[in-house]
Amino acid sequence: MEDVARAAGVSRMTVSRALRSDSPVSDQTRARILKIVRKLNYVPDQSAGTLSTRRSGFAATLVPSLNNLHFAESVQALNEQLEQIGLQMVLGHTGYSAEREEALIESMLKRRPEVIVLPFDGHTPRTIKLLKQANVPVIEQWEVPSRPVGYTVGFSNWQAAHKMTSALIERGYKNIAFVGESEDAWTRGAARRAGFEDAMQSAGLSAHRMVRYGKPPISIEDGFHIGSGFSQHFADTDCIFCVSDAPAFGVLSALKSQQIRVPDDIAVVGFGDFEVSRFSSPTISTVEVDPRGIGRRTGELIRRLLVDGSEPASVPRHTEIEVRLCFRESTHST
Amino acid sequence: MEDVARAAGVSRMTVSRALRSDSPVSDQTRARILKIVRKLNYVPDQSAGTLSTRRSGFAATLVPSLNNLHFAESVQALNEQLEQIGLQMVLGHTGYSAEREEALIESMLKRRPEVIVLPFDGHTPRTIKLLKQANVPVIEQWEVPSRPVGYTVGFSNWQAAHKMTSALIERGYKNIAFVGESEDAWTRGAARRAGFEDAMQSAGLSAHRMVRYGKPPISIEDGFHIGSGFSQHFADTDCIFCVSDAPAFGVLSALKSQQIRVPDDIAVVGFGDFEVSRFSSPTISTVEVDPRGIGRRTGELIRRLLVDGSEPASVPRHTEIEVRLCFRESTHST
DNA sequence: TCAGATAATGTTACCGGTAACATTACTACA
DNA sequence: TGTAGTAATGTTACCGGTAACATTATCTGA
Repeated sequence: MEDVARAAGVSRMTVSRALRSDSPVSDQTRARILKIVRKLNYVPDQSAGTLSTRRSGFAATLVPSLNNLHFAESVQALNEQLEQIGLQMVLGHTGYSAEREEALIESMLKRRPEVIVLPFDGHTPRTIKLLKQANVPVIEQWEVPSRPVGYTVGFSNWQAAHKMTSALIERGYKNIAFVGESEDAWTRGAARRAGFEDAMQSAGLSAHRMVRYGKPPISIEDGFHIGSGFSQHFADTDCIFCVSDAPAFGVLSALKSQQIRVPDDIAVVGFGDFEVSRFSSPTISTVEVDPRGIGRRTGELIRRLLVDGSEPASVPRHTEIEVRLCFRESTHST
Repeated sequence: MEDVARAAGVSRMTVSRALRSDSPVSDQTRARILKIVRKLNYVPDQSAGTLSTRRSGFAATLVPSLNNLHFAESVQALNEQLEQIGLQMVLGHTGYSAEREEALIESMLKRRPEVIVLPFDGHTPRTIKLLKQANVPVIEQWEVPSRPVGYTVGFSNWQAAHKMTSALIERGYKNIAFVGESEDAWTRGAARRAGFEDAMQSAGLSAHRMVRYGKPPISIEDGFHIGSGFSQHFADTDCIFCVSDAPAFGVLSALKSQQIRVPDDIAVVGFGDFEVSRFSSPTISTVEVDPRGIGRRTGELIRRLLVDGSEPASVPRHTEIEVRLCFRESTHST
């Protein structure tokens, strides 16, 4: 910057101002400086700026995993918003582990992020402490925690699964099985499972048809495995409600290869509305969520908090993302 | 940090040393300092450190998009490696646009990344200039550019498509159609298309059966659309080679809904080995790539360059990622 | 017992920007 | 013509760490 200043015959400060659109510099001087900047290929050092302004320009973003298109899409939608605001995304993968989440947050806090975005799958006590001390907006996504740290953008997985289960019961299914993950403590998958169980119980039905297999995230392959052995487990099952579309697709494939007809012999239902569910045969009934919507709404929330400078109190603590039940060919029409 | 130093009765420098594992501090002093650090919830400010050490701890990472599981998985695999090295990932989406790529790189360079990882889909001249001036290792992924900027990790899409096309010809297919994207200039999709055309021509076959539809990234839906109108386009086609598995799955669904049998009436081939291709019915023949491998190998390369301090000359400029032809039910067995 | 080596800690300056305030140049108007 | 007000630019200090060198304490062996 010194070099640029010298070449332009001005002080460093004027160069600094010329590079920031909000500062008062004569058009003529600015043009001259920018020309020299380009000629010298000068690239300002943001960490110096950060140190001085105390604005890092970072958004710390955590996801459980990117091998699920839903998370990937919400990350992308968020990143598109962040870019417009002038924030950069530092990304970390928790791998569905609360301990990794804690470690990631700790290392990200050294970057002094201006906002922290993370999924809610349960946090360690220390994570919660760190988040509170960070003194920046915290946005929990996907699930609505019973006791949120800051803002939330998402929906109740319990409620969504409850709603789907009730709808299935209404359609005449009674012996509904649930396919979930084996180690799902605190995860959204567990919330869905609880929603299923509660809905069954309040309808006076038994929720004992419960298959739990595979660590989060449960895959198509896990679903295939489960589907292959299903008739042995619960021969009288009339509907299989899967914790996500991935295993639903796997279950479906396995059933088809056993000549079990869907939905005539048994119905299959997923959760999440992955793209394959619309194109498998039969197409899969599911709970439709909007991952890009979650990313986008999170971005809009950040804009209100950081750019528009809205009173924190005037910004809604919770942004509800609508989910829709989506009945397709893998269930009977009524 | 001042506070910690005062509380521990030492100088700031000693606190700094205590927090860095490589420095000589007596165990006793370090233990005392760390205890105080925890008590005061002191979190060091990395931008100050960066300014002083000239090491940002950043890896600038670009992807075309995350709505393709392949990129998402390679990003995740890379991130896992980076974490071990102690680097943090700043992520940007080019959206398959060379202009956006340029803008992203420009803004990321302000962070003084220690390495730049990006896909090769063609760069603007200015991007190339910026990358060279950055004076840090540049790693281009996925495609092998004819004139790489720095290191490369990937494979030749031209070659892979050429190989698959030749294999299809060998299996007796003659009237092979190619399904690609409409605006694919400089992209990997274009390289695959060229590989197809060249293989057809060297076998003395015509490559005129060419459908180009949808902007990158082409989707299942685009494939469905193409498949729905296919018989009108090229009625005598015996095999449809799709630029990726997504449209292949869509094409397959569309053909099935028209009672066109695969592979008896027509064969369908994809590229990429997405998970659905293994579970669709019929399963889809494809070119198998290893996205996690690309991420992992990139991470290993970075480790050699930045951590092990290998002579840049001793590190291979190119890391070849093997691709495999994978024949499944959507093509005849021979 | 003491020079010389080594380990532990302290001091000073600097990394590269920007905030805050000071100064100068220029304009408008009584 | 003088003065107030504003726009443009300069000066100084500081953000919070660490590099580099200086100093002090501790240990070793002749």
